[in-house]
Amino acid sequence: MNSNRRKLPRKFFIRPAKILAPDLLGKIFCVNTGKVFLSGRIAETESYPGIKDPASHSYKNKHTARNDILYRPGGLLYVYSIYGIYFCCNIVAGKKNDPQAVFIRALEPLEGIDTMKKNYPAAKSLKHLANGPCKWTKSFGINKSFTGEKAYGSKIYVLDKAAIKRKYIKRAKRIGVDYAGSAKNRKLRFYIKNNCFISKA
DNA sequence: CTCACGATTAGA
DNA sequence: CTAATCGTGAGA
Repeated sequence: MNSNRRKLPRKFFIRPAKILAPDLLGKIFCVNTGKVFLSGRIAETESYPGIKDPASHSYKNKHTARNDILYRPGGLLYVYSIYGIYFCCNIVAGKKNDPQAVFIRALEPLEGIDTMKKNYPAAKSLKHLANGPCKWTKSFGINKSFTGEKAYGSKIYVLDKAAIKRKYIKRAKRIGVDYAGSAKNRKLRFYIKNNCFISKA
């Protein structure tokens, strides 16, 4: 089997979010519902390292019905709704009871583009289908019911690809976490340099 | 029960 | 720049 066809195993996700986030760049995120197959190259991620990070939903070990999935071992999806109209999708990172996550902010659409356009008809062009956290979830049909779904299963999985070289990975501050005090300045956002499918600078 | 607000986006 | 729009969590 070609290594480029290899699904990342659960073990891949059982690592700290700040390591997993850059390692996910360039990998292929896939959704296979049986009816449709959608895929995209991960272009931009952020890490939410958990209990010590004011920007994380699990800051100070906050544990509620919504974020319960974060307390399970890595490799599961954590999808939550925001502003009443959008969905944000994370992959749980780290071990059990270490509530970390990697937020997927942008993808480069690869396969199933017709379906994506159907899911998100307002997108102005190809790159607008997936260049933002709540845009790509819309194109891919990801919603809250995907919470708890395995990211190494048959419906959702991530295909391995050669690691992106360090010099092609850009680090930056996370977006939309201005409420997080000094943690807002931590460079926990990662994206592929010169990639035009990332969300706004 | 009430109420304030968000890991965003589209549109003026 | 602001409105949209409701799940969520905190507090009474």
